Amino acid sequence: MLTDRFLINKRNVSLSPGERECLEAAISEVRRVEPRRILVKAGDTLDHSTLLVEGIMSRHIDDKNGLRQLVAIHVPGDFVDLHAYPLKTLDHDVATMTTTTVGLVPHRKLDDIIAARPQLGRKLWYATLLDAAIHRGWLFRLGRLAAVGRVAHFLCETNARLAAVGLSDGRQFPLALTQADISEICGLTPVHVNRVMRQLREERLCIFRSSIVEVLDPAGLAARGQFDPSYLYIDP
Amino acid sequence: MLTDRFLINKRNVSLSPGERECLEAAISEVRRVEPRRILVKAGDTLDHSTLLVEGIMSRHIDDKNGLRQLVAIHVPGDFVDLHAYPLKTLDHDVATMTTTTVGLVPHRKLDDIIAARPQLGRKLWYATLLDAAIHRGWLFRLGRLAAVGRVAHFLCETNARLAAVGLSDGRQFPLALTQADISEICGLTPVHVNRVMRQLREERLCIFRSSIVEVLDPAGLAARGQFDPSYLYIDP
DNA sequence: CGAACGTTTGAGATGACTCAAGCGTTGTGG
DNA sequence: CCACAACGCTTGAGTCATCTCAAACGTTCG
Repeated sequence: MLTDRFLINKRNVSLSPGERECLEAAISEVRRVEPRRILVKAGDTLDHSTLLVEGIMSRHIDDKNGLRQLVAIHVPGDFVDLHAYPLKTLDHDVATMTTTTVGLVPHRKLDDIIAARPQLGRKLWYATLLDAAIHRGWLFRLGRLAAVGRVAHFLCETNARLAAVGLSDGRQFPLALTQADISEICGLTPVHVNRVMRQLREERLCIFRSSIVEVLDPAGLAARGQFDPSYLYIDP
Repeated sequence: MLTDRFLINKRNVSLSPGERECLEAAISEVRRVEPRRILVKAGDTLDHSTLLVEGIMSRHIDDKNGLRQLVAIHVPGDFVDLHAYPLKTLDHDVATMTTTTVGLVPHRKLDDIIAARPQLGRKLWYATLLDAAIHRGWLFRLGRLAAVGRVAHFLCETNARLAAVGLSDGRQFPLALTQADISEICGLTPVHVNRVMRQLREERLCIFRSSIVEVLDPAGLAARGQFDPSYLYIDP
């Protein structure tokens, strides 16, 4: 099912089969999207939200020179812009990074869900708060860590998130991002990300090559990035 | 009333007098708190949330050396840790920066509100999403701006937020923070914040002295910090 | 008056940036 | 099938922003 990965392995919540069924039924359309497409521009008024089924998506804010700061990346199972449901309009763009499959959920159907199943409504609220918790993880990364730490922290986070939805074995996972993408995530220049990657390689912590991340030393990488996964609220 | 400033002047929402009354009644206790007290430690399980009535509060994450990254500051009217209601446990600490007055709202009473008034429940959800939007503003600040821009951006944001709750006239406002506090917000060293403040002063943009921020050139300061207030969702 | 705290300034070190060029791989059209 | 264009990765050299360490100064409070 398209919603199989939504809120899977998350602490304090699980969807009942009926709830998952109900959410599945709320998907009005499934769409295949090319890489590097902007799906939502900041300020757009939305009448639907996007469930990511396959691929990687991002959310970003442009600076005055058109350079981007990514504020989130999304993995399968994430309800990418569920916050658009209460907010109506977004403060950032939403884009695909790879080829993706998305499910569109009209806000009208979310109204019905919330009215009929307040418990499920609570879980949707919870999902948007997990998103905010990840924002805080990113704030820590940008505010307190130097370049190598930032990249290490990001790779640990992504490993943990993908593992939670069954897309990493904890040691190795596909990640179709460029070094330039990582620079927009970590607030660095692409050139410097390259040097950081070399350093992680030379320290035998992690190798990122041809869209594969290979974590040689999980504990060492986590230490390098001061990574503590509790903010991800993944089930123990 | 204690809740007078909650969700005031926010886009797309306003509380009816009945709803405000209802929220007011949910406050089980009002407490005066000293400056620099930690109210919640990361990992604590909470059975209540905190409405900030007066003063400034913060939320932060510690690094391995005990240095802090602030992930939020809060002004009167903010429901500081409302996200603890669905999340149950937090990924960061919550503390006072100045002497504050807070109202405590037991989660049990929020259960009642949500059952009895789903509309008000929706607005509480909305409030937590405004919080996440501010996180994104901070991510942009830390990821894309250099030191002077970061501080300018922060001062613009704080001016706008305080103005929205009637605590700034847009030109001047009290802000009882130290330069060290601002360094923990902007991901800089205290020494460098000092130099940045001097620069903002010398450029005739803004003066921060004895806990008063005086914005000499609002447009110039906003330009310096690439500040676009739309992420604050303040009513036009 | 002295202690505590926050602010200010200086000098030197360093991490990250900029600019520039070269390299490797992939895909495409002649 | 080869040439080459496009793209992403890599490396070098020099610059600049920010950090570190250190000390002095001002204010507040006991």
